[in-house]
Amino acid sequence: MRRSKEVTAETRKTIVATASRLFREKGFDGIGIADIMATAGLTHGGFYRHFASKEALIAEAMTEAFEDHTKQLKSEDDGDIESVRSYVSRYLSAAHVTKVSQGCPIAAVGSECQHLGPVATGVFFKGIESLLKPLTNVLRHSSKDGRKAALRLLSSLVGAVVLARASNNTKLQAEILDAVRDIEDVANVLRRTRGSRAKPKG
Amino acid sequence: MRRSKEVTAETRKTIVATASRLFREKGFDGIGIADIMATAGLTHGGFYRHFASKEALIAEAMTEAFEDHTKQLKSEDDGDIESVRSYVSRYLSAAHVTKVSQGCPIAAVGSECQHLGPVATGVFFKGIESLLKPLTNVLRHSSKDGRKAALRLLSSLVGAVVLARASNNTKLQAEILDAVRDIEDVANVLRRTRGSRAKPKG
DNA sequence: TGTACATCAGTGAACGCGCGTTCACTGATGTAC
DNA sequence: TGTACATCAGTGAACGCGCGTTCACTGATGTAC
Repeated sequence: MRRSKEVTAETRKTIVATASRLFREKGFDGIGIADIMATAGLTHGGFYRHFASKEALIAEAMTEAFEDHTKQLKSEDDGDIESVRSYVSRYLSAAHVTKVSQGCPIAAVGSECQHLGPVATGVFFKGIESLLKPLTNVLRHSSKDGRKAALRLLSSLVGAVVLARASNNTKLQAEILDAVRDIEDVANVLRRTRGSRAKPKG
Repeated sequence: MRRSKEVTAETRKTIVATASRLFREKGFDGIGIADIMATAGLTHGGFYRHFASKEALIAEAMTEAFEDHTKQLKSEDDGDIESVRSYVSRYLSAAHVTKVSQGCPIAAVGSECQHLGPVATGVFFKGIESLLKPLTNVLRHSSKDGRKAALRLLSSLVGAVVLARASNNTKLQAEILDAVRDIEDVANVLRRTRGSRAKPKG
């Protein structure tokens, strides 16, 4: 039967949050509407009261995934290198490699998003920029080109986790994470302690 | 009707080669047996004379993809840094970002291979090690830990291309490739010219 | 404020298509003698 | 070497299941008066 506006809005949020996790964990083709709705405690028939299509849900779910993920970077006070340090440290953790459903959306479904339509693709572009922005803000203190440093850092992080997950071997996973912590841009960030400012480069 | 052993073997190779390209381009769930067979100039019914299942084809196709890709690294004389330099240069090219079907299998389907069975997953582990081996061989001349340097390099490369493809924006793609060429490990390789030896690190 | 009616969130059955897989069939290949 | 028969690569139809999507229905919510 009909639900109040508040309940309806809550239901919608639940669907998006559930999809956000399941899409990352199983891939866009690896999970169906019925399963997502069931996990959210609903039946599949009601899905189209909330979303126009599966692709529309993908776009919203990935938007939320990026928001949640970027939040990890902004929650601490802005421009503080400590927020980046703890972000990088968590990104390169064994837990992040294991818990795909709560991790970085790029590492989780990055290679699948090429097969999506233009709306969902745009979400990834915006999501990447939203990650780069706070990274750039912080790294501009320690690098002459903060944006470039942010791009370098993000590439190393994404590559490490994609490789670690693809390798599917605990020993190699640990080796990869370990090695990437030594990349100059990464190490530069990880070396900083709370409240410290990076020295200008060069 | 029945075909000669030679023709049969040739057909099988064609199927694997076609699948190797199409899986990278469209993803494992984005292309079907019938489409692969049709692209190979066959009808789908004959597929199971060659392979036990789609997953079996995935395993073989990815094995071939890794072999082809690794070949780029070994073709020049072994242990020569120039082979690594040209490999890295091509890896970080706009062409590689565009031509997914002929590119690195990790960057192409890396985030999808988590959803495969153990056989296909093993192919990725072996494939990664097969890439690391020649990289390590070369980098051990310029780094105190060649394997670690190889892991760092590969992570940066994979991350750059995954990010560039996910961004789906020509300008950002170029920015990413540009930035990653500046990562110390990458730049170290790219700086070398033909026949030169890297100086030991530290 | 109360009443009558329209709206619509959620249910569960059903539709239709695509895809992995199977099968009967064909006729050339391969083999046993 | 030649002949008879078994094998099997490839074809095209068909099966069956899953999944995205639609729909009739229910009954509480929201709204018009």
